[in-house]
Formats: sequence, structure tokens, C-alpha cells
Amino acid sequence: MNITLPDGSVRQYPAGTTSLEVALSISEGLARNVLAAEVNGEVWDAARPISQDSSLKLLTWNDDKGKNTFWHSTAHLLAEALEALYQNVKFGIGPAIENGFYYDVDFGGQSFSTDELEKVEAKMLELAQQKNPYVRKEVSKKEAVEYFTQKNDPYKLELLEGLQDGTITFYQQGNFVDLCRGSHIPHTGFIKALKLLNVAGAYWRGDEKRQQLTRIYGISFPKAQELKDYLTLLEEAKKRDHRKLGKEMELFAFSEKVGMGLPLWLPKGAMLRERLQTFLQKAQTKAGYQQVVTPHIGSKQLYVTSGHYEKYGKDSFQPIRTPDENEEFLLKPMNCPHHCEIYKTKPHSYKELPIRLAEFGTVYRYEQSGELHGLTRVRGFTQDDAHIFCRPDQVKDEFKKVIDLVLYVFKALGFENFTAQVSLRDMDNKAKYIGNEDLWEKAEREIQEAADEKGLKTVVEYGEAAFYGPKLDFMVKDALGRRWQLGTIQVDYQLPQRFELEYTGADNQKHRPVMIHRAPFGSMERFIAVLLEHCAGNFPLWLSPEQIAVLPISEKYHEYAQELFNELQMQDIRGFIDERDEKIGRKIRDAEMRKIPFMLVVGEKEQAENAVSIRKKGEGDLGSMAVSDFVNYFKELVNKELLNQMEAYYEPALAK
RNA sequence: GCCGUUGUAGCUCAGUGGUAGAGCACUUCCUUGGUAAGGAAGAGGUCGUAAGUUCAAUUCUUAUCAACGGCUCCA
Repeated sequence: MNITLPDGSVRQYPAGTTSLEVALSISEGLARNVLAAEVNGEVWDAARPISQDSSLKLLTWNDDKGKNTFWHSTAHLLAEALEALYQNVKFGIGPAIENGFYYDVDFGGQSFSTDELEKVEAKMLELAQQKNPYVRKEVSKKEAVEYFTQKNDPYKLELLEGLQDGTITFYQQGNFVDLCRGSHIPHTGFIKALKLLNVAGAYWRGDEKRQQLTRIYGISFPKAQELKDYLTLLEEAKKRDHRKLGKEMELFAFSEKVGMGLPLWLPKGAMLRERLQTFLQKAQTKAGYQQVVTPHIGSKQLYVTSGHYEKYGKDSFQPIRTPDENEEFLLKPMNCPHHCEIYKTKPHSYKELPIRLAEFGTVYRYEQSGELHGLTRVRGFTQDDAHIFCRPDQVKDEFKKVIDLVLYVFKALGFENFTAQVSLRDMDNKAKYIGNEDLWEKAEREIQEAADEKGLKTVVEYGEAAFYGPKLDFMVKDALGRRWQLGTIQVDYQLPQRFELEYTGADNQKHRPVMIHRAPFGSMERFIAVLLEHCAGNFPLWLSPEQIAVLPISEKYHEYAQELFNELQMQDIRGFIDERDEKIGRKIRDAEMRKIPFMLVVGEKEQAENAVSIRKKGEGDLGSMAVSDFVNYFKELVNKELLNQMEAYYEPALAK
């Protein structure tokens, strides 16, 4: 038979040759590293015989699919170790994930604590050294059901229910047999280094009404050094955690007394927010948005009308009431209904549309206590919200303009690794959504087309839509690889109906506008969290809450330092004077640690010459400069940063 | 909300069934120093909160609150 390799070369082998044998025929070194093989696009065990002409790609640790197979096999090893160590353990599923693997385990009521992980790791390594092969076996459904019935494993039996007879395979390594599609690495000996990272609860089949299993997360490597490197990487990532940096840099804080999930913005953090808001507001003004302001509470009726009350009201913050009349008000959970009412304050002509109402609106949502997470998931946050009211024929164009704006914001702030996600309905559960089928389809189509026409690479996720409409979401990863939604753009045909929004068309008839909800940052809180992790606290100069530190050599120069500082402040340069009774080396060290972009050292020489000695963070001494020169130099740097942003964004020629 | 872990000084953390300790930060004094930590002294905690066991609890038990890792959820 002919085997076609990835480089296009074709080799001849007798039928029944395995991938491993093919590898061996190429080189012994390669054969030693083969974890699995991709046969006609499907991942196979390296030891599985190939019976006909095929394309073949040998998978090693350098292939994502190779890693995947490796980790999946390690999950089986974990299960084997657990079965050897504990009585009555039952297994859910144990897949490979982006970094490592997990296995969901039912310990039959006994609790499993993190202290036990080491013991399990040791057992796994012991079993790995036995170099037990992973043996594939095709079984009939009947056999499979019998095996797991006898083993008394309800989870595997349930999984079997969903499988077709004739497609079922078992894998065995050592004494452990698992229902598994495969594929696997040749034997456990490949697994040289592993670490069980944490233990968590996970609902069986992701359903919170069902049994909660113990999920054990881990990672493994073919070399000990790689594990070490990975753990170092994890440590490094933890140093970027916005919760840690935010505390260190005095940007924000939480207080038990104020309440969980309610961030307190400290002066420096507030400064940062303000800069970001100004930045976006400028861009939005150019793009034809108008700022509005609405109150933090709204009558319950407002949300009954919008449909939010029905959808979220019961398990949310409960209404507050007026003392005498007992009127009900809700803490504002979103701004759109308010904006609808602004739209309704007067009749509109088709000539006025689109109308774009923007607001940095602070909203409050009840989030389950276990969900709160630093600034990325909070109960009170400020959206950089806006609602565009437009004619149906303007939807796509408006949508594309918003995409431009979002991309501009991301680019200006250096976010390159984002995913554009088209969030559509869960087609199996349409009851979750309001509105008629035609409008949904129309909205979903418009989003997809707008994204395509903008050349955005998108991934489609079903079940991620809002209850009133589909979304285009911009997802970004945090320091620890968790995915968060930042920007979002949503087409909405429902709210205009519910609020009976209208405009008068050219035909002098009443028509219904379409709404586009959008937020490039998503929320100030989450955006700053991700930005902070992204730049590891080293903000661009224009954003830096403290741009300069004036460092007098000694007390004698405090007066000059103060003069200098006043002058810089007049020029909108932010910072502080370090008047502590410390040596200059110490002041420099502390300023470096505080990530201050510029340190201005002043002593006798500088005072005499009306100059400053400049030290740039991370770069060291830049020599001295006249004060006026420094101001120019500094402003040029800031302008350059801002100019780069502008180049990145060609605002739609005056909005309409 | 659910499962697991944690909770000691402003921060990072050690420690003990007999009412607590380090480093950094802070205060005072000495020092007036030229590009990544000058020296000395001092102050600071009812050991998350509430009950229980005990002669005695920060330490053991239970409850509760919060944080952390996940799951579920996310307008």
C-alpha cells in the first residue's frame, strides 16, 4: 500500500504496517518520539495497523495533537492510580485540555483533599515506569454495558447510552480499562514528569442539578525540565495577576464591609479609568456618538417592559421600595431601557437616524458569590455602553463601524491576541430567547456578514447569544489563560418592539428602528484587569497614573524639586516628589519597583542649570536636559503614542 | 449557589493547647548622600467572626463571613 507523508513523498509498505513501523523505517530517533499518528486526518494509535493507501502524519510532542494524546493518556494514568489507591472510585470523563488534562472522579462520598495529590502523583509515576502499553480493543455495546454494569459505574453506562454499537472501543493500560474513543500514546513510559495541579468540584455533564464529581487537574511532560519550565511560567503568570498588581500599585481595593464584588477605585486607579474614558469618548465623538447620563435606579416597570425582569428579576438584587407609596425600583442592571426612553422623548424622522447614545453607565448585577473574581467579575461595574438606533437598512453598515471602533480600541492598547466570537442561539433550547424566528435569523445573518466583510476571523459559538439577540464578542485571555469577554456588539430587534420605538419614514409611515448595543471595553473594570495583566503593570506613558518621580539628591534641593514639579504639573505631567530622607539609590530603586516611567534626579548641578537628570525605567540614566527640553521630549513621546492610535483608526467620515 | 482549599501586623509569610514572631512598609533620631536597598531605636495584632470542648483556645470542634481554584451562571 502507498503511504503519503506530509512532505508529499509516497512510500510503499505492506498492508497492516503500523505508523510506528513507518517511523522506524524513516529513523530510529523519530520512532522513539512518536506518540500517535494522524491517519487520513484521524488520530490513531501508533501501533494500529494501517490496511490501505493512506496519508500519514506522525505526531510527536511538537504537534498539538501529539500533546493532546499525551495528556489524554496521562488522564487514564491518573484514573489507574486512583483505582489502585481508593476503593469504589467511579469515573466520569477525563479529557485533555488546553494545558494538561483532568479526570472527573466520584469518590463515593469520601472527600478527597489536595494533600492527597502527592500520593497520587507518586503512584502515577510508579505506574508510568512500568511502561504499560495502552491497548485498544473494539467491543460490542453489549460487552461494554456488561463490563461497566459489573463494575457498577453509572457514569460510563450513561455515556454508553449515547454510543452506537460497532463504534465502541476500550483502552487498557496495566489493570485499568476505560471506555474511550482514543487515541493513546504507545505506553505509559513516555510520561516522565507530571504534576496534579488542583482539585475542583464539577457537575456531571455540566448540569448543576446532577451529581457533583471531584475534578482533578494535572499536566504532564515527556521531560522533567519541561515540567519545571511550565511551573516557572505559571509562577510568572501569577505575578501578572491583576488582583496582585492592583493591590501593589494601589489601583483598586475590596472591602468586606462595602460588600463582595464591589470594587473601590483608589486615586491612581481612578486616574487610569478617567484616561481610558477620555480616550474612548474622543473617538466616539468623532464617530458621531452623543453622551447621555441616566440614573442608577429605574422603576421596576422599565425592566418588566424590556423583558429583563422576567428573565433575571427573580434571582437578582431585589427591588428597593419607596417608604410611603411602596413603589418598586431596581438598581440599574443595564442602560438600554433608559436609552430607549431617551429615544422616545421626541418623534424621529428617518433622516435623523442613526442616533447613537453613549454613556459610561454604572450597573449592578447579582452574580453568584462563587463567581466573583477580582475586577473581571463584579457586582457593580461601569459599562462603556452605547445604543445605536438605526433604520433596518443601516444595520450592517453601523455594525461595521462599531467593529472599526472596537478594533481601534484594541489596537491602540496593544491587544492583538483576541478572538472574535459570533455568539448565536442554542438551537436546541430556543425557549430561552425572546422574539420571532425571522428577526433572529436576520440579525444572526447580519452579524456574520458584517464580520466577514470586515475581514474578521470569527469563531461561532452556539448558545452564547443574549436572550434578545445574537452578539459579536471580543474575547481575550488573562494571565492565567482564562478567557474573558471584553468588547461586545449586539443586534437587537426586540427592545424597539417592546418599547414601541418609532420613526417616520420617507413614506410618511411609522417604522420601527433597530438597536445595536455595543461596548468596546465591555466594562471599565474587566478591561482594566485584562490591560493590567497584558502589560504587567507597565502602562503606556499616556495612561500611566504616575508618569514621573522627582528625586532630589538631598534635602537641600527640595525647593528646586518643588518648583520643577509645579512646572511639570502645569504641563499635565503626573507624578510625585520623593522627599524622603533616603539616598538617591534608594529612591531610584523604589521608583523602579513602582514602575514609574521617568525618574527625574535633581541636585546641585541641575539646580544651577535649571535642568533635570533623566532616568528611564528599565533603561537607566539618559543624562541631563534643560527642563523645557524635557517637557517637549515628554510631550512628544505621549503624542507619538496617541498619534499611533489615531493612525490605527480612520473614523467613519463624520458619522453620517 | 455547589465542591475543595485558605484566613496570624499595612504587605508577604513563619509559629504554638499556657493570651504571638520575621522581612518589607510606617514613626523618631543620626546621616545631606549623584543613578536599583545607609545606620539605630520605636510603634503596630483581642491570630476573620460567633459559639462549643478545656483549668486554659490563636491552636481542637461546629457554625458563619470572606478570599482563592474550579463547576454552574453571566442582560
